[in-house]
Amino acid sequence: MSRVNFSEMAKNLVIVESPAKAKTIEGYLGKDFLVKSSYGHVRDLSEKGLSINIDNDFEPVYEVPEDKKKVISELKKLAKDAEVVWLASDEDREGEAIAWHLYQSLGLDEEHTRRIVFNEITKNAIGKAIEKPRGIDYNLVNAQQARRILDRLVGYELSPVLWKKVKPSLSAGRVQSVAVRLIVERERERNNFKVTSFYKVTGGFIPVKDAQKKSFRAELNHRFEDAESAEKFLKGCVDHTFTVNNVETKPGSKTPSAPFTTSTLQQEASRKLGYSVARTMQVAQKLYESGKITYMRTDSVNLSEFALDAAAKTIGNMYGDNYHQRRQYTTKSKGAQEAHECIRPTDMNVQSAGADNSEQRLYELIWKRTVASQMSDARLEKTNIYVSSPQTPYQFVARGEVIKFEGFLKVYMEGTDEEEEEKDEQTLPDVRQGDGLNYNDLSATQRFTIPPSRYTEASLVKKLEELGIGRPSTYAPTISTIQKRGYVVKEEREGTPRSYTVYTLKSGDLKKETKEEITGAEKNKLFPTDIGALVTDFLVEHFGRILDYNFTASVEKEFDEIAAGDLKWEKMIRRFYDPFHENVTTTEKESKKVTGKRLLGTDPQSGKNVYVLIGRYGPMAQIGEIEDEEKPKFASLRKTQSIESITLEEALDLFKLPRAVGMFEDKEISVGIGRFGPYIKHDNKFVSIPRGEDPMEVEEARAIELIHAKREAESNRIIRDYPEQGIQVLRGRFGPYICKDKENYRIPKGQAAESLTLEEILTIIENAPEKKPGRGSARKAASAKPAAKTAKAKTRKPAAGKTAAKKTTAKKTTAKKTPVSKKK
DNA sequence: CAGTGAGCGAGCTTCCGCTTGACTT
Repeated sequence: MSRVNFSEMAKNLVIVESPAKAKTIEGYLGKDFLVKSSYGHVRDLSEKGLSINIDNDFEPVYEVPEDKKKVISELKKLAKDAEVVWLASDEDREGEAIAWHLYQSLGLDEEHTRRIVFNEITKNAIGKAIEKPRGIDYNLVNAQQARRILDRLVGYELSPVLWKKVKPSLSAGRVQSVAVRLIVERERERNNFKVTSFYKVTGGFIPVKDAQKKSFRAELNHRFEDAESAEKFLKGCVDHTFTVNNVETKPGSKTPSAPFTTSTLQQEASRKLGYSVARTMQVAQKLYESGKITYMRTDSVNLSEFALDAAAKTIGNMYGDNYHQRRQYTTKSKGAQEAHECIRPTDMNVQSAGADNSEQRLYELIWKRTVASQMSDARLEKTNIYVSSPQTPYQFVARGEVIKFEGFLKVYMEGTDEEEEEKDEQTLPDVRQGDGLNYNDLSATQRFTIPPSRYTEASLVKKLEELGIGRPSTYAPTISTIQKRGYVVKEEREGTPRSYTVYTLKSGDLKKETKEEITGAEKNKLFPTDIGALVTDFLVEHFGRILDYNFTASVEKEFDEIAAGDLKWEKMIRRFYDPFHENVTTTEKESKKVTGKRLLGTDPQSGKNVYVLIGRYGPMAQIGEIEDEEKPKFASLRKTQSIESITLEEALDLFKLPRAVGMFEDKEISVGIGRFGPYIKHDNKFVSIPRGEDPMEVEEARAIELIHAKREAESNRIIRDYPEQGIQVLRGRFGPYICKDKENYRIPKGQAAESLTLEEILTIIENAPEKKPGRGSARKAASAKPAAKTAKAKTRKPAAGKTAAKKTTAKKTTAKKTPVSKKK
């Protein structure tokens, strides 16, 4: 790639990864430059099959995916007309590979191609980059190919093992399987955690000299293991003489957190705004597209010179120069590739931006975090008062904190994941060593040890980042994948009441109280499913290396060696693949199908064994043996139960449903639990039992009540009824619609459902767009007859809008149907 | 809103990382 004479240049094509970036850069470069986007990767391994030629040094089979064909053909056209094509994708491994794939699939040549990089989008930086073009770094490209091929080998060889040994359609991969493992192991840690209780003693003290002064609270520096010793201690305190033993004052300071990366933004938005990681990314994308913030998928905490200067100005203007402190942060997370800046406002002066409330809230968070990161430390004064009495070896300690200078705290304070212990923000009285104190009250409260918390989406991302697993662009999709596969569920759980004891000593009286609190309530936490646990155990047993938390880190090291030119990628992959593949083969041959079957005990009624296991339709309980002459009885587990922790009693309870509860209109009423929760069955019709009602408690009268309510709702649902034609106009979740022979039809906009005539209805049905086949059948057709695919694409074109809409509908329906039995 | 094993048959499922739309039933 030779230098080019600028004055002779007719036209330049610059290709970056993102269209929003392209727009900005075009503004900086002037009219001789056309800036376009590749929309990320333009070529990938073919989705069908492994697409890696194992015997030919792992030669990859690349293709341009369907949705990128248009991008490529357009870029190709523009490249043809351009004198020079500037490949300006990101400076990291993936970016280099994008440049190379572009070079290949656009059919570029060295003479007319330049590779440039810049990690700051300013006129200056881009100008400099253009002056210093380089060639494609093939070592870096090879490191990416190794990464890509390894992931494909792992994913596409491991997943089929799961299809055979556990369940079809499951998946495994370097990232997702470890994410699931983290959640499974955390749940087990919690299950094995022994909650113990202890007594925490606190006292309210009043200085003797100055009884007007408010009391302050101090905590004893000793916790009692049992009620007896706590009680004994308090009793003893009745005639203690308390004095101030020591007053300690020391200065302290707090430092602001680094500006946002993808991972920290996801965590803070989750803690402070309650956004899921997917929502955070969607909202951030909007802010990025409208030019309000820098790129939102980054692992860098770096701020550009421009941003540092802008922050200095803003802080000076708003709070005064003494609030400003220039800080340059360095990234410490494993595997960071530093292709971008941190996530920050593009204009520091803009305090509020965004098209709607959720954008505004996220923007404000980003603004505050960025500005605070360039502000001075907060200065504090920490005071401890130690209270003692000659009658006890223990001391009470009161802690107070006074802010002497707010610094960055004026703007922003990072949230925490820990359940907040109520922090008493008290101002301590001015006391001296030796001052006498009276106690107002002393109390010993029973507290409990807390097991490690379950992961939220955001705290899982944090953990993955710490382990160097996954990238900013994949955190959100990974979390969605492991939920889609049914390995993990995000759920709320109701807490359970727990009683605790409080002893209080006041005016010489010792009182014992039993109080109640709710414990174990969870919101938006990740729980492993039985399948998740089963698959994890299976993979850990047979493929421990890949499930190891350090696997990614160790292969990353080798990718770095490849990037440095010290290791051949084919050699690295060969070294990994041969033993791995051998392992796959023997596992397929030797291991048995896994069901997680567990013997719980015996059924007292029949004396038969009670098992739990994973069946075709998920976790279930079984009484008796398959081989028995009398077939075993089966019952599905409830959503909140797991084969790992269910007890014999709970399992036996499952067989109490469905139960007969009485008669109504000469037909039997029964109560059961189905796919959609508890129901009442009567005359082959089903009525849901409202949330919170126990199906074991529903009796005949209540059941009849619910049946009436359902009938009432039913009759309101029907707007029109033409039984002869089998046509009904119904009120549904999404508004009125027409139903004929179990097929639903939309009512066109502008027609009122109430006033439709039968004729009008029949026209609507006739003109309804033909239903597109679902995803599964479409693929089948395409693979059987390759011609069918192109034909379909052709017919779709004229009516692009409508047919496209219909297609998604069909897709969704199939997706929902998948878990249901095919027999139906 | 059932069923729940295992066997037969064919074809299907699946990875990670880069990017944005095109869908709102």
